[in-house]
Amino acid sequence: MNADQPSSCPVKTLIQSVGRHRQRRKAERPQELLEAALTLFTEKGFAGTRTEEVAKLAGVSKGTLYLYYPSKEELFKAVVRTYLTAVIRESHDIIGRYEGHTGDLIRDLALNWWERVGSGKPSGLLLPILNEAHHFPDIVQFYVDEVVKPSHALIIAALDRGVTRGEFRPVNTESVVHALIAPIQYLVLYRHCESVCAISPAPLEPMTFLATQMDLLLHGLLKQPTTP
Amino acid sequence: MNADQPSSCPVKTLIQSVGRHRQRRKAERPQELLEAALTLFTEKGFAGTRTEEVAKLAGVSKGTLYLYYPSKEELFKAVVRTYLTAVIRESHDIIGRYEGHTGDLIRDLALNWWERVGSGKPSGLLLPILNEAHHFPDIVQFYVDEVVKPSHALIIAALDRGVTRGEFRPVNTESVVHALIAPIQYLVLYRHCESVCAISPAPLEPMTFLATQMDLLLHGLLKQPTTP
Amino acid sequence: MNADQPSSCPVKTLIQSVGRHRQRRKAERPQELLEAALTLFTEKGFAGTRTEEVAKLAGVSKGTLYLYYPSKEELFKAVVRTYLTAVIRESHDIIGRYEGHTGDLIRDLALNWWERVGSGKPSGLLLPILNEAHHFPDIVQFYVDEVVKPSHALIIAALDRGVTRGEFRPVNTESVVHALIAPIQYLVLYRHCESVCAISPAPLEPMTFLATQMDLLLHGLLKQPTTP
Amino acid sequence: MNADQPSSCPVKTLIQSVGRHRQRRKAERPQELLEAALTLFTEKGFAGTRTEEVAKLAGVSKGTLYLYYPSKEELFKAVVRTYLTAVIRESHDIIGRYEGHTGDLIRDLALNWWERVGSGKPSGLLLPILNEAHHFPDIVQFYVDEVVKPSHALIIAALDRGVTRGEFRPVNTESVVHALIAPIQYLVLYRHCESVCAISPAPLEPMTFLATQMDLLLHGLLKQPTTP
DNA sequence: CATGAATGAGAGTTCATTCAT
DNA sequence: AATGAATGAACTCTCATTCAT
Repeated sequence: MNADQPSSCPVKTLIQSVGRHRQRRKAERPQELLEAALTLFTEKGFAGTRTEEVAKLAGVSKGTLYLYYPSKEELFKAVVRTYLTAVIRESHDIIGRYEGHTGDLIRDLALNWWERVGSGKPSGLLLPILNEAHHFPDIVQFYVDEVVKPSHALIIAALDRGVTRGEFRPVNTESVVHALIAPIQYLVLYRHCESVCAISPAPLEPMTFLATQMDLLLHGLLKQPTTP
Repeated sequence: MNADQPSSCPVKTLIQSVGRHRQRRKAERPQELLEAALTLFTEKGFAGTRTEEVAKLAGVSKGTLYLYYPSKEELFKAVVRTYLTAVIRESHDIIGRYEGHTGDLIRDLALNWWERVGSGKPSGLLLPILNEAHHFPDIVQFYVDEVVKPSHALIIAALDRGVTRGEFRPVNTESVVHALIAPIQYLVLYRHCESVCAISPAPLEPMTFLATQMDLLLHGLLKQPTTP
Repeated sequence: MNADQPSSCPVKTLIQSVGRHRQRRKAERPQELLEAALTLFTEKGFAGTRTEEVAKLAGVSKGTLYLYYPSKEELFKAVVRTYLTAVIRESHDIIGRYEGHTGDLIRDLALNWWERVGSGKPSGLLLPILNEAHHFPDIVQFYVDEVVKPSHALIIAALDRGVTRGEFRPVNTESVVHALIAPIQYLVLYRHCESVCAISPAPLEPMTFLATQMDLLLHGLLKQPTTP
Repeated sequence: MNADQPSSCPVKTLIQSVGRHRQRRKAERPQELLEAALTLFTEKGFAGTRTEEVAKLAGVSKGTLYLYYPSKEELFKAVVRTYLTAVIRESHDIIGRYEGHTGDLIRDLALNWWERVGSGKPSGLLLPILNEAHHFPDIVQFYVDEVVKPSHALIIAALDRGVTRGEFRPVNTESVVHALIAPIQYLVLYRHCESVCAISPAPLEPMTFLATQMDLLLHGLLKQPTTP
């Protein structure tokens, strides 16, 4: 109702305010729309998000959204592809030459992943993907192919390194993978829920939790558990 | 509420049994509706479930559903309350006097919980609850109060027992609680997703996974790790 | 905001007025809807007709229409099928045993067809079918199979009778068929347009036109043109 | 209007021709738009044609269309007016001095009209005009005044010539006019529909049909039908 | 003049909810 | 109590039209 920018010339202000909507910014629009969509999809799920809301949050009209994405479903897919692909890229960057103990490698991987990926918005897509999976078989496939499988492969590689170097007991890596993913997924969902309502009295501190988790799990993996 | 005393006259009994049957059905309506709703909500989520479907699955008409539950939201709440209460009751039953090592106690608790609770339908409510959290703040509160907190308390008690008895290293039990819950939650979601699409090439076997998980975690908790 | 019905008992009036809509008449609905749709489709074409208009004309709400027909397109198809099938049935009934001259038979067929079929509403579907044909390839197919082909067959049979009995010159019946249909189609379109706006100064009188037309055409077909 | 004089200086000519070309294009824009619109309106009807398509087919942008025509409806009107005027002009050109038998005159008129007018695109406007009549009362009026009435007058004149010269029986010319128009209209619609779907197994050959038709009708008009 | 990104009223369709039977 | 026909608000998507560039 009230324009809160101190302006000297009212007429000019009016013109500018008219000009504020109806800006031509073709290059930026897709990104802005994807960001708005990411925010709302993670907050409200797929079905719970109205296309008009997305448009509004991106600062455009309903119709503009459809100029860039032909349907709500395609918008969702674009969000998933865009942000989860970025996640994968980041994860791959993290792996590299690592000199030290594999236990430290895995803990660092986990903590790094949380800081740079898990704590961000895109990880919030997990919930809608799982919950509305039946609507989007191809999205699920994409998620499996692009997120789940690479993550598994990455972790298995790290575990194998530990076993090969004699640092870990020989374990069923297939199962241990899930063991390592579980706390991360737990954290993702936990955080997402926390944003809606403070769930636990003593709020879970992600990094501490993750460190503790990894220590516990890795302690169980060690060939020669450290004796004081 | 119940009137199932055997009658003396056969004919009258038949008539009554027909009448009773209708009465019985009437009395069972809410349960049948809740069961149908549970099935559909866990399969398709809240938004993805149509009230007509619920009614149909329960073998009644659309209007009848509204005779028992004033709205879809209330139906959902009733489902959550009913089945989570059952879950809690079951969970409490599992806990008992235990003579042996706390490590075994916890593993048994987890496996038992999975067999009697986690693998059942009601645990599938987790996803819709989290996903629609913003629509149902009171449901979330209920979930926290009735499921999360008691579970935490139970696990903490078990952990304390282990520390007190000198079986476990003194650890930050608050954090370890989450560590133990994580794989369980992971399993719940995994199973729910599996029904939509087989995610991993070698499908995860719940009991084995849980046992492995617990072993890993408990191994890390032990004061004197078992040496073969 | 203001209730403008002069009523003695406000409450009773309200109840009655509420009761007036919301009548349950499942059996009659489809017919009422089809009739409303027929009227509007012939008047405004397919694209020009709004589903809500159809519903309103049928005295029901928008949603009710979708209880009986899953989409606007299916409604249109149902209209075409229903009313054109009736047309065909009627046409077939007209043909029968005929004792007299084939020229008279054909004129009688045409006049009868006009009176009982052509002058009615359903013939007005021709325009939307032709005009929006590309939207409805199957409707066109249906129209061809169920209306065009049988009509052709019928007329050809009559012509053959005339040739066989030596009343007509041997002619290319394939082409004469179109000759006989042309004035009928002309009349259908003409009438449809007339209903919108009075097209010609001296309005065309259908029956006279048809009789004249048939006389002209049949005169050309006669083996021995009647000499006065 | 035309400025195609050869210039003396080659370079200057090139520059001018580029400039002229742009000017030419500018001057031709309305025509190009009308042509594109004609094509699409006849193919897809009024409602089925999108303004953007028209612009694209004319090789300009959406906005440019609105520079020349203030709305889709006005564009349609312009198309109808432009091309029907052309039709009328062509039709008038066809009429001339004719020495022979009026029967031949009329057949020649019809065949000529088909070849030079009827078989062209503009005749395809008939269907959309009739179908959208309620949207465009003034267009219908225009159509009646500029196409229907002159055509009638022309044909009546020809018929009167035949009657006056004693070649035709004295007939109700008013009605015969429609008789002669009917097969032509039939052909126009038939052709338009044929482009969507081949309606009859043995496709109608326009010129043959028209000749046969005219022969039939004229045969019926002759005072002394030709006897072999 | 020309462009094409942006707009938003409007149309088709769904579905939770109501209520006459 | 039970039914299911009827309702209409809400939502997705389209496209004629506008206007900043």
